[in-house]
Amino acid sequence: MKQVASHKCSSHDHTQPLSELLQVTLFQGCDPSFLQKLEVAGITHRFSKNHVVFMQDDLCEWFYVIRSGWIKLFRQTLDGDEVIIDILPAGKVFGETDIFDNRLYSCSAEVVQDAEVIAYPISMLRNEIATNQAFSMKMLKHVVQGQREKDKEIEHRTIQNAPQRLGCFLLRLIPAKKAGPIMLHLPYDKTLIASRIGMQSETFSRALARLKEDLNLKVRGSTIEIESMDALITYTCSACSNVYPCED
Amino acid sequence: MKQVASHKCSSHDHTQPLSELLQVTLFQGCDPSFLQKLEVAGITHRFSKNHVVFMQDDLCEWFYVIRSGWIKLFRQTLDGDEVIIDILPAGKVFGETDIFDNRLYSCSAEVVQDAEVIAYPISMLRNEIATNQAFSMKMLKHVVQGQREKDKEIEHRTIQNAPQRLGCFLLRLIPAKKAGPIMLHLPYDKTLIASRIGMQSETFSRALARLKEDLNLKVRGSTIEIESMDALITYTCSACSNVYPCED
DNA sequence: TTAATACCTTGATTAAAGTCAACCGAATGT
DNA sequence: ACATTCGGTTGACTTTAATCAAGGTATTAA
Repeated sequence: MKQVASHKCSSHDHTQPLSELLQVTLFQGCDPSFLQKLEVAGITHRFSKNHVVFMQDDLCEWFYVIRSGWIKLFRQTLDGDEVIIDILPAGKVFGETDIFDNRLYSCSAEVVQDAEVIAYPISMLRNEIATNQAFSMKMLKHVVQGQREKDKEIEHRTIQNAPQRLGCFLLRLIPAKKAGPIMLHLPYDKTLIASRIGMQSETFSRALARLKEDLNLKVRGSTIEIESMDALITYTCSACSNVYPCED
Repeated sequence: MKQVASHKCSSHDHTQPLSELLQVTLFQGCDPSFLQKLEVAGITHRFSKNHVVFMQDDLCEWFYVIRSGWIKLFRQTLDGDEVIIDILPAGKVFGETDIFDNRLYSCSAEVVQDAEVIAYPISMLRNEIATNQAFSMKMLKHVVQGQREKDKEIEHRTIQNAPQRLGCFLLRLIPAKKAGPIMLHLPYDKTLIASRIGMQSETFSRALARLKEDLNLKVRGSTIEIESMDALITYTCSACSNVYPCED
């Protein structure tokens, strides 16, 4: 059994967020007056780690854009375990797809790395979808895109083994293909990465050790140096139906 | 390595399909003139097992409604294995979400049980989405629904073991909760069911044997008798975040 | 009818990941 | 400074499912 702790949250202010909305693909090229309205209504929150933004089955009144930090979306099983739906970085939206059904959030959202998020009224999103043809289309595309990601996720979990899934995770931390050695920093706890990619933390530990061995990875705490990206790509992506870089 | 065989297909005629469209949730309550137009343009195909309806990366010109039979959606990995995206029964649509990007199908579709499918021009769907606010909303809801299914799928694969996944599959073959013993028929090959629920066929076989043992299931070929649905529900759904019946 | 094939099952073995337990080190609190 | 907690690692062991191999059964083809 695990309890969901509602943690300290800090100042929520009305300082205008310099159109963080434009960081989000969904809102790029939108009707300026719509964005304007959203921005005015947007409320910035600073939440520290472990804060619960909303709970599954709460009434969905806001959707959120992540300005910084990381947000975990998850569901709880009957016996109190949790299943991770996704862990989202800055620039992603969440809570935006719960506009149907009973307008209840379909999962819970929790801060896993101190975050700044902007809350916008979901009613405005719903309204824009219902009245603006072009935006409705954008939203549809956005959701379809999300579907594809889920398909990919299912594939990864069925055909990749633990070290490959970890390698794949690392690759997705790197924005573009680079030549030569790369330094990167794990964005949140290893334990959490483990469950994000569907394995126990012990297995994660051993998978990382395996990559160290096989690919000459250097690890110091949460800092990782990748000697050859090509080697890593070959190692992880060979059995997959997607070609690197698999997120477009 | 596995080859995708393009098999015999039979007569495609223009006999009107008695609005099979209304069998599909997406089209229920739609503008009658839109449905009318679709129906006129719809082409019924009868395909036998193994026929490939379309291939991943083909230009997406049609979407399909399944009148009878079963259709497998899958992607191929670089080394020729296949990953199953979904296996769809009568009453489901497929190919309807590939209206974006390069308008290419994101996966291949193959008949796994002799099927009758109706093909409709995707352009008409795209057009309706682009011009009919209400339908666009329906489509969005449809896709969001699909997302939720994927989330469920990921959850099942991570928290359920082989016998539980099989039990869950069986439960989903039964439309509603019934009291007393139930007879059901596996809709397609066991080997295929195995890969649909993410396991090898040997594991499937043993999982079924396990259910026979633990739940007093009776199996004769592809006919299965479930003694107690409640027992099966308890067996499979206890670790899950969804409550039975999990598809709404 | 017999042969061939596809599909399924079973047993033996191996590989992979989960579990349990001990321990380490860094950060935190008293 | 100390104890405590948390996150992470490692080792030993167990469980689960994959793999390999042999048969079995039923359908189809010759």
